Amino acid sequence: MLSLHQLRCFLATFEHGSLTGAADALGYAQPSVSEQIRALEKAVGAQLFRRVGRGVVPTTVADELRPHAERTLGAADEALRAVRAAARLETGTIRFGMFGTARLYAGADLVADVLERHPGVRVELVGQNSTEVFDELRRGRLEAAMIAVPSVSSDAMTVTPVARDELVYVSADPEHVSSPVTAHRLAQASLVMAEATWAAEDSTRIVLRRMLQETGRNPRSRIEVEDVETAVELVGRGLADSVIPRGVVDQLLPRLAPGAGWTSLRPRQYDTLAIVHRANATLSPAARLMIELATQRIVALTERY
Amino acid sequence: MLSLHQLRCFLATFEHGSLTGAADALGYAQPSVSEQIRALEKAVGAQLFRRVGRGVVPTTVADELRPHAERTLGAADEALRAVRAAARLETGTIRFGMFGTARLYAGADLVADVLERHPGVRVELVGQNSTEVFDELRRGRLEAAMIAVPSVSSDAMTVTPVARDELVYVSADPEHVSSPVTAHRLAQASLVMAEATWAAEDSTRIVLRRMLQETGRNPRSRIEVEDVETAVELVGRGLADSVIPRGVVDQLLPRLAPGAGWTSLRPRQYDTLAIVHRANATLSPAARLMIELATQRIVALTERY
DNA sequence: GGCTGCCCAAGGTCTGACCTAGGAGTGTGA
DNA sequence: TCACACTCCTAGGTCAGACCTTGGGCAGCC
Repeated sequence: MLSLHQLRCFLATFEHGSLTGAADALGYAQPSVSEQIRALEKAVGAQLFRRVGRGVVPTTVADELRPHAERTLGAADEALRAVRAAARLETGTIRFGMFGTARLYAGADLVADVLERHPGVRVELVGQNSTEVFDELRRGRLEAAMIAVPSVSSDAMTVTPVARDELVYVSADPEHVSSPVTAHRLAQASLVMAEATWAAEDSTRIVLRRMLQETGRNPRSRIEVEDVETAVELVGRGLADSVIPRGVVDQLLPRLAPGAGWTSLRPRQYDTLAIVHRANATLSPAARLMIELATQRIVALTERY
Repeated sequence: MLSLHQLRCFLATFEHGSLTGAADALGYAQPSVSEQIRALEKAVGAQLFRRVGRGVVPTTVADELRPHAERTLGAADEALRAVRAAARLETGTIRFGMFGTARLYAGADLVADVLERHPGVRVELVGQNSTEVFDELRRGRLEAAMIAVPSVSSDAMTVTPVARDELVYVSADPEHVSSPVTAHRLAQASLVMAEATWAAEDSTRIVLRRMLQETGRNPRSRIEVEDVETAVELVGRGLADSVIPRGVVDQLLPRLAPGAGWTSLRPRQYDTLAIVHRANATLSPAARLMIELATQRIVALTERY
C-alpha cells in the first residue's frame, strides 16, 4: 500500500542520489530509508533506483514518479495547512444559529465583530426560526446557537440564558397603546404575526398562548407574514397591531412605522434569549467565540431597558 | 503524522455520515476507522466530526478538509497509475545506449520497432561514441546499451556479443580498392576518420592501431571529422580514403559516395557488436525489450555478408 | 420500555517502522 | 596496489500502531 512516508523518502533519495544522504536529511538511519524505498518499489511494481556501487541512480520510472510524488505531498501539506488555519479561525467557515428577530438587532453587528477579529473567515448565521434552529442543533448540524425560548428547559440540550427581552404591543392607533394591554384586550385585538411558516411553534406565540389560556381564549391572528419587517410595516399602516420583542421595536419602528407607538402587556411577558448547545459537548473555539460575542451584543442591547 | 490511510477513512466517514458505514465500505471493523479518525483529528489539531447519538456529523473544519483530502488521494492514485503504466511500457521513457555508427544502420528501425509495439512511450537513444556510452553504463545512468568493442572483455560489465561487423577500406580511387589492403598499405594511406572528439578511444581506431602495431607504425589520419556521414562524403570526393564498418558501407556509400568502392583489409578486421550492461544487474522489461529488438535488427543486417 | 443501531473503551495480536551492528562492493588517494 | 572512505545490504531486536473482538452506554424508534 502506497504511503506518504514512502513518497517523502523517495523524493529525498531522488534529490540526494543516495540513501544515506536522504536518511541524514530525514533524520533516519539509512536502512530505514532503504526499507521504505523497497516497499515503494513493491507497491508500484517497478524498480525505482539502480543500486550502483557508490550511491543509487533513479530509473526512468522514477523520473516518471517524481512529479506525481511532489504533487501528492504538496496536496497533503496544503490540506494540513488549510485545516490548521481553519482551526485557528484564520480561514474557513464559522456557522452559528440565530433566530430571526435576534438577528434583526444583533446579527449584523455580530458578523462585523467576528470579521474584525478574524478577517479571513466566512460567517454563516443560520435559521429563520427558533425551533428550526433547535432541530438543527439536535441533529448536530449546528454546534451552538442563540435562540429565543419561552421556557428555559431541556434534557439533551444545555440552555444558558443570557438576557430576556420584553414582548410589547405595537399599534398605529395611539388609543391602543395608551395603557398596558391585558389578556382580555389582546384576545380581541386584530393582530399581524410574523414567521408564518412556523406559526404553531414560534416562541412569541407560545408565550402569548400561555397568557391567553388564563382567559380561556385562543390567540388568533388576522394576518400572517413571513418576516418581522413586513409585520411592523403593516402595523405602521394601521392595518393591524402586533406583539414583538422590545429590541425590535427600537430597531424597526422609527424606520418602518414612524407613527406607531408601543406599550407593555399586563402582566409583562418575556422571551428568554439563551445560548443553546448539545449537553456534554466540548465547544470548538469558533463556537466559544460566537457565544461570547453574541452574548456581549445582546446584553448590551437589552440591559438598557 | 498525516497519512493517506487516515484521509481515506475520513472521506469514507464523511460520505457515509457514519463510522460503521465507512468501516463496512472500507472492509474494516468500526473501531479501526474510529481510531484513524481520532489520529487524523490529532494530526490536524481540530475536531472533524461531532459524535451525535446516531452517527457523526462533520464540522466546518471537515468541510474545509474534504476537497484537500480528495485532491491528495487523487494525486496519489494518479502517481500509482502513471508509474504502473510506465512499468508496463505503456507510457514513460525508454532509454538505451547505442554508439554512433550502429545507430546509423539500426537506429531508426529500432525506434520504429519500439514505437510500433508501445505507442505511448518516449524513446531515447543516447550516446555518440562507444566509450561515452560505456561510461554512462558504469555510472548507472544507462541500464544497457549496444556498443562496438574491439575486444570482448570487461570485469564489472557483462558483455554479450551479438554480431560482428567487418571493417573495410573505402576509396574513390578504384586502384586503392582493387585488392585487400595490408597493414603496410594502410600505414601509407591518406585517411579521414570520424568521431574526432573521441579519437584516442574510438573502437575502430583501436582495431587499426593493433593491426598497425605489427608493422611498427602508428596510424595517422589526415582528416578528422565528427560524423561518419561527412567522412564518407569526403571519400566520395576523392579527398581521402577511410576505414568503416561494412554495414555503414551499404547504408551510406550509394547515397554519399556513389563512385567509391571498398575492399577488405588483410588480414580481415572486425568490430564486435555487443550488448553491455552492469554485471549482476536484473534487467528491466524496457531494457530486455530494447536488447531483443536491437539484436534482431543487427543480426538481420550483418548475417547477410 | 424494550429493541436496534451507533459510538466508545479495553485488551490482545501482529505487522511494520525504526534502530544498531556487521559484511560486501566501489572509487579515491597515498 | 593497497587501504581507507563511502555506500549499500542483511540480520536481528524493539516498539508503536493498525487491526481485531468483546462489552458497555446512549439515542432514536416502535
